Parts: sequence; structure tokens; C-alpha cells
Amino acid sequence: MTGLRARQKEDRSRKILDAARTLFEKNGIEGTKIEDIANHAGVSGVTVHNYYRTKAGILINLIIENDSLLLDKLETRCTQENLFDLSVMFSRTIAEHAVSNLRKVVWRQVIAAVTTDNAGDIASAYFEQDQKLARFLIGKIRSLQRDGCIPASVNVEHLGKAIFHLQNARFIQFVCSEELTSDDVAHRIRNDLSAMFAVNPPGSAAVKIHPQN
Amino acid sequence: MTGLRARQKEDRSRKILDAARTLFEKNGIEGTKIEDIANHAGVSGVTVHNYYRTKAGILINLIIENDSLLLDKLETRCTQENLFDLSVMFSRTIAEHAVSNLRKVVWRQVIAAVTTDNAGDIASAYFEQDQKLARFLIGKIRSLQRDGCIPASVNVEHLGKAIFHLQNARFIQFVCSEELTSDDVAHRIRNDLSAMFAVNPPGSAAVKIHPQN
DNA sequence: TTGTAAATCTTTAGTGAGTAAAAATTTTTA
DNA sequence: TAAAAATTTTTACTCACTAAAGATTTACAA
Repeated sequence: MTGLRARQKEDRSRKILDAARTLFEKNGIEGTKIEDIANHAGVSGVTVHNYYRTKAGILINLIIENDSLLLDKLETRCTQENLFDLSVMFSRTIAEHAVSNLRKVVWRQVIAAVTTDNAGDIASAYFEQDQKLARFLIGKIRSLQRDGCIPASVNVEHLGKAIFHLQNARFIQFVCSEELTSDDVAHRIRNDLSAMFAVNPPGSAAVKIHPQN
Repeated sequence: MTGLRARQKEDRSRKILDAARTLFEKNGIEGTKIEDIANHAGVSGVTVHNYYRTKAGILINLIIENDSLLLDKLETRCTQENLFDLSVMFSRTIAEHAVSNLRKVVWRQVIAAVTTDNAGDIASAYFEQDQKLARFLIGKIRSLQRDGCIPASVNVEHLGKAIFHLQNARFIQFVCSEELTSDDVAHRIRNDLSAMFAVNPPGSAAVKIHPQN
């Protein structure tokens, strides 16, 4: 049995988040004061801070809510049977999804907060989601390797993380520029991977390495 | 002949930057108020804002000052005759240089500001420096290709940018974690590149692409 | 040399995010 | 049902940042 207190808490956080979404949509992030959100949600300004700490804290929760469907979408669309097309679709899907409900400016604010709020709750929440996406990609790549599409000598953990980081860099570039489209992202990832995959391993690339993130 | 006005401006911006560097070092960024910097430099708080706009604006100038020697350092150290070692040294040198005079927190603040201040002066200054570094790497890679170390079919622009973005992702990870060392960066880039270079080009990787960033 | 124009700085006043703590309120529980 | 615990609101504060008016200094032309 959930106590009244727990239900009220749930209710308030919902109201605050809904108010924030509405007002951000209507007046923009800069044009929305914490006080406005508080009024709209029927609580005091300090309560908003108590629930979400900062404006970016509200935003990261909008993103998390939005991203609950992303993994399903990836599962549906990332069925390619070669590494190249898989990676491109992975990147494209993430970019498209990111802007399907939220504006780029939301992402910029959150990424900035994650960068500074070292190991804070915002950073943790963001990294957790990132982690899930990276695991997904690595899993797909592992399947490809099992099917013989990727040499058995390749470390799929390393490969997956490398491609994920590349995707991430292009994603940040994407949200930092209002002009760039998800087509552009796919296109650039294509260029990145074509070039990288066309380089034959030099002798020194066979350096022995111990596993690490 | 430089007028008195120009000299005073030069002098003031120097004093502000020196005061900022000193106080940041002594009391940390959070522990240093704009007013403190102003007092220490002998100007008013508003003048500090007029000169550097924001706290991050001061920081980016500290970074620019610091980075004036980076390209020389890269030129000296990046003499490898294979792509793999070159890329690793490139990444390592940037990471080492970044923390040789400034703390990681400075980089975090600036990267955050660059992310949000879309197309502002802070972002421009940062991207300009990034651009120089990317051009440097591409130049080196082009030399390698001329020497026959890289297949002629590889687009060096694309390859250079891909590796640079990967380096950038690892660099951000580096400054976002107080634990990570430049050895760790080198190590991870090694893992990234070993995996990427070991993947043989799938048929679909030969997609025709037109040049773009 | 001197007075006016232009540039620059300081003062003043304000907005808004975020924090801390005391006071008021509500829920829980014994 | 009254005391204890949790939670919210009120209050008061710090600090970054901005805008505009007023003061000061430099530049320059007569």
C-alpha cells in the first residue's frame, strides 16, 4: 500500500514536469522562470528546486521520459547484417529520436550540465542512458561477429565503444547546430566509418592491450 | 602608434586575466567572485563583464593563452611514421598539455559554455582552436598517405576528422573525470583504433559519398 | 592650448538561479 | 488523538549577469 505521502510526491513531480514541458514549449527555456513553473504546478519555487535541484535537472527528466521508447525503436530499426549500415542506422535513429519530441536546446543545456556536474545526479542519469545505448550497440556487434561478419580477432567491446564515442561526438555536433539534420549525421558517420574501415592495420596496431572501459 | 586608449585596454585585460588566474588557482573557480577579480585587478565588476562577458569567457582566454604552445609541441612530438602511433601521440599530447597549466575543471566549464553558447564568441574561439588541431592531424595523415603508409583510396579529410572526433570524445571523458590520466587516454585511443582498423571494409562501406565537413 | 566629441569606466538598480534555515503544515504512527 | 516525522512554504540571502544613467578620461580639431 503506497502511503498518501508517496502518492503526493509522485503527483507533485508529475505536475512540475508537465508544467515545465508546457511552459518550455510555449516560452522557451530562457523565457521560463522556475517561479512560473512553480505557479503553474501549484507549488512554491523552492519546492521545484527541492524536487529537481536545477533547471537542467528538470530537463534531464524530460529527456529520460522521452528516451524510454528509444531502445525499442533501436531494436526495431537496427537489423542490418553488416557493421557499417548498422552503425549508421544506430546513429541516425538516435539523432532522429532526440529531436522528435524535444528541441535541440534542451539537449545542449543537459549536455552542458552533465559536463560540469561531475558525478552529480544529472551526470549519473545521463551516463546511465548512454551506457544502455552502448551496451545495445555492442550486443548487436557481437551478433555480427558470431555470424562471421566481423573477424574473430576483433574485440567487440572496444569496437562498440569506439563507434559509440564517434556517434556521440557527431550527436553533440548535431544538437549544437540548429542547421544540421539527422541526414547530415548519418552522412558524416558514413564518411567517418568508410575512412576508418579502409585503413589496414599497421604492424604497431597489434599492440597487446588489457581490457578497460 | 598605439594610442593611450589601446594601451590601457591591453593593460586592463591583462590585469584582469592575471588576477583571475591567481585567484582561481588560490580559491578555485567557484570560490572566486567576479567582484574579487575586479578588486584584485583594480577595476569595477561591470568592467570585468565588459571585457570577458562571463566567467567562462575568462576561462576560455586562459585556455587560449595556454594553447599558444600546443601546436609547436604537437609538431615536435608527432613524428610517427604510422597512423596508429601518430594518432595515439596526438591524443596523448593534447591531454597532457591540457592539464599542464590548467585544472580539469577549467576545461569542463569551458566545454559546457561552448555547448550552450551556440555560435557565441566563446564557442567561436574554442572551435577555431579545434579547427587548427584537426587541420594539423589531417596534414600529418596526408603525409603518411604520400609516403605510402595509407592506401591512396582513403579520404584523408574524412579519416582525419573521424580520428579527431574520437580523440575529442576521449578528451572530454578525460577532463570530466578527475581520476583519468593521459595514459588512460592514450590507452583507450589505442583500443579504439585497434578495433576500428581491424575491421575489414564490408561491401556496403564502398558507398559513394560527396565531400562535406 | 583648450574646448568639445567620443570612448570608456563606474555607479546604480534590477532580474533570476540557486541555497540555507526557520516556521508552518500535513501525514504518520504509537 | 497527541506526539513524532516528513514535507512545504516563507524568508532572507549570495552571486552571475544585464541595462542604463552619470562621471571621467582620452582624442582631436580649431
